Amino acid sequence: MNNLTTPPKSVKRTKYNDVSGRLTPPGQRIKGSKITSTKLLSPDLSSPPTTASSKSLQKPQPASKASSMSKGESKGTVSLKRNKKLKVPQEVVLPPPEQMPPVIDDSVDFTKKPPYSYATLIGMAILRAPGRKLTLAQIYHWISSTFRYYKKSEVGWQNSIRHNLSLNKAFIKTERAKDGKGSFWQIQNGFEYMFLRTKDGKIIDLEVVLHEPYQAKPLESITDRDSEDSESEEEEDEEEEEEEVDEIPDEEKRKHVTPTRQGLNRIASRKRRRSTEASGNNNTPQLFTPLINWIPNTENFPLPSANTGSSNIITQLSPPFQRNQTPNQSFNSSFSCNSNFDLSPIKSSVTGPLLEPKTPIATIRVSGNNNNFLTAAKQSTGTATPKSGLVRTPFKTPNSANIMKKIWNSPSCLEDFYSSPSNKSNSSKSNNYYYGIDMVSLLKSMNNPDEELER
DNA sequence: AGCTAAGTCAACA
DNA sequence: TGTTGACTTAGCT
Ligand SMILES: [Mg+2]
Repeated sequence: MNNLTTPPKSVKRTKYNDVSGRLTPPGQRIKGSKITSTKLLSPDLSSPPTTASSKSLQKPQPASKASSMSKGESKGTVSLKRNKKLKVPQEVVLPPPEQMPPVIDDSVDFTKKPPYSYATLIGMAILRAPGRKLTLAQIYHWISSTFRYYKKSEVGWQNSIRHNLSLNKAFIKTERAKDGKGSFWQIQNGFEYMFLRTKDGKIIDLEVVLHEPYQAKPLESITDRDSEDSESEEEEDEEEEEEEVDEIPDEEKRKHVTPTRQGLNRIASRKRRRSTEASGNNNTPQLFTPLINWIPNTENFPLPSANTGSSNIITQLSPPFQRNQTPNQSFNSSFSCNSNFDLSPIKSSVTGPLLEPKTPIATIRVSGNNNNFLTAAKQSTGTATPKSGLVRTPFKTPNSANIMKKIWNSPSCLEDFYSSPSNKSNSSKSNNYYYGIDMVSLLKSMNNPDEELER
């Protein structure tokens, strides 16, 4: 009789048996995630219609429960099959919400949908919220204020968000919000990891991310292995399948996380070589990484409230801003690279007082034959006009106990426009502009967070 | 060809 | 604001 009374729903449930709602963005697959598990998540999680039952959701139940559930149809087989797909809670150590890695809307084209699934968007928002809980309206707000693509005025994606909150068992309603309007949404304990994603949809290892001083991308490209660059290695770096980068043991990687001038210069050389090969002529200039003079400045760069011990990185995301739109700004060099070394302290010694790039830029010496500087030295000065559009840029501070505190900027959003300011007597150009960004006003606005950044 | 994650539209409470 | 279903799409095996 159980067979007969098994509601159609219980059959359909099999298609919702994945608690995660699979957060992989379209077109992306998770590969090599270490977090996959073959354990069963109780089918109790699968779609109880009431809040009460979803509250009972806790840890995965033994598989035996599952078979009782699917008793009607194909018994053991079904539950086994489910076993394979279900994701299981993982204990992850999360930093406090405000120290989560920043989520950056760095797409050039903001009519293009960001590469995150709705579930991931919701999860990212909640993980960064005080108390790790948000109301629906707050979720809308986070998403629309983080990604230019999502407009408050459009209802389609908001419908999808609601749909997702309901459907995805990792999102649970908790207490009623004060403001009357709905409840807080939280992430079911143990499922936070599902929402720690890179843009590629890969699950992030927070341990690594939070300790990546520069969030510099080309880890593999700038290790010292590179120095013996044979020509054969040519094709396997950068945008290739990174299936092969593996060989560097984790320890090793960590060690090389901080880009060295050498490493970066090697990248520059490679780019030059390629450019030369591509263009046929060999007048491509050699570029060098910048050496920046650092001076203390606590006025423009107050330290975030000292936050003990661990060597996490505090990240502030700048408000959305536009690059200086002055057409035809002069530049001394043009160098596009995936790494974020521009304003980073390149120097190998990282100790010192609170440091920052000598405000701003005026003293960055550019040009000349001195290899210590980003000298597009041999390259003629040119002009360029920054692209329009809002961007944000992260400002990161190592939260370490020692005095190596610095603030630097990793302007990954600037990859489409790299130019250094001319230090020529081109008086019409302001020194404040670095890579098309008015650093002074940007930083000021960060320190005066009074202005609302709605959209 | 079937399966699954994910997105869209929409009824309805 | 929240739940649910029908339907679609894309990638994988
Ligand atoms: Mg839910």
